[in-house]
Amino acid sequence: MDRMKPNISMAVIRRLPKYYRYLNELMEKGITRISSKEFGRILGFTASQIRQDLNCFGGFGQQGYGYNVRELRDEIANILGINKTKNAIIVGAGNLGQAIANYSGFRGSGFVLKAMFDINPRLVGISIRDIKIMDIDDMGEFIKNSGVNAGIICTPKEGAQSVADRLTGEGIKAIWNFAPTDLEVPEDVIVENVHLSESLMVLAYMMNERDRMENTQ
Amino acid sequence: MDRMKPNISMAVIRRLPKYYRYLNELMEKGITRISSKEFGRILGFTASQIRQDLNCFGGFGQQGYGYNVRELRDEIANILGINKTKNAIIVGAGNLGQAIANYSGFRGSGFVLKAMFDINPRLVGISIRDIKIMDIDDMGEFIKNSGVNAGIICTPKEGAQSVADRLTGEGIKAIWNFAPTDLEVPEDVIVENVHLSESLMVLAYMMNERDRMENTQ
DNA sequence: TAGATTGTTAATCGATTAACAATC
DNA sequence: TAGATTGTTAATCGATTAACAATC
Repeated sequence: MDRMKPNISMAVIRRLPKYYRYLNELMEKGITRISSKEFGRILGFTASQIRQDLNCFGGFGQQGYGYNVRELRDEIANILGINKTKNAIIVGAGNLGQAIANYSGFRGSGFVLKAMFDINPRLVGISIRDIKIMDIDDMGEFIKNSGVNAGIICTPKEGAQSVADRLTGEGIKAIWNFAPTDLEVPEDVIVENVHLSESLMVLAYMMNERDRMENTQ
Repeated sequence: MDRMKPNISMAVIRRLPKYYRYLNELMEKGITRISSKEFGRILGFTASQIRQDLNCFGGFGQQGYGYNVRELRDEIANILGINKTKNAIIVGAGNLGQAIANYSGFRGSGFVLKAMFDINPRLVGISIRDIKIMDIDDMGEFIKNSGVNAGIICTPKEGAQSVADRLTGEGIKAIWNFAPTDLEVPEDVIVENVHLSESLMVLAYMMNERDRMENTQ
């Protein structure tokens, strides 16, 4: 009987990859131990926040010593599930889909790209990095036979919801969504959005805001 | 003498693009007015939050009526600075850089892509959508002559900091960063990060977490 | 006018920071 | 042992939600 963790907030979870990245950098520099104080200085967080965050998952440190860099790195990798292989497919093999297919960060997160799908007959048959682009009508069968765990939606917004429906209809329970729309999915399906246009608008806001400040003062 | 706005939190600012997107959808459907209650239902927010957010910038509604969709859309566009043209360049013309060059969302946020730069001589000279890829050593002069407002970093992480240094050295004050690293820039420079690997790790965590839940119960 | 809905203040909730006993 | 630093509780801060008078 597992001790039930109280729900961990998304704020904490979204900091974990950053911890992981900096721990890897420390390892590359040959640093083997780190205190929350020093780690906080590097990350721009308070030591308190780091200790609070880590203690959501367990006591990984040692009083008077700090944290062992490699151990903590491995613990976080484990929490994130980075070491578990997850098979993914890309739907939408246009510019963005192809760029994502070339994206080298997959294996670092435990994802393996298995196939790409598109409706455009001109794209079907082409290969990107040994990954064949297939017709979207063959997607259902492929998912059944190949143990796919996640779908990556790189279609325009118009097609995104119907792709999501097809993916979830085939039993896919995790979606990485690049289409600029909010998908409606069954409640047991996880959607992680990358909304580029929203990111760009926030940049526009901040540029605009700085100009306003300068003109006011 | 402008009444000074109290600092508006990033939480509010990051919701504005979503408001904007849904207001556009309402317009496309021919809906001309909306109450905070109904708008909240559509967005999945509370009516209270929407009214609080909007009142950071001004009273755009009318008691007993709600909000005029077009007016509110235009107000938010103005707050975001979407209607002001901003010239951008991409640095790093590999797969991701080329995909971003093909990205159709620029104009929707007021950005115009002016040029791309790379160190790879094989890429220099090629055009992507009428945008020529130039040698990075010509970047400084281009920035001086062409009124560039923002740099988009699409290099591997190793080159990102030195690119950021060159951009800020040339007077660029806004960076859209796709490299998986945290850039160090002067304090008057704005950086908006798109950390794909962090997004993917969060997806991995959530998939992992759901599996853990299922196996526990 | 009566009903609807805002703008805004107050209450609640959650996340961050500070403090400190425990302990390596 | 003495110094350092954790894990954890308490205090603070900020963001969200509720409530309601103002008013269209």
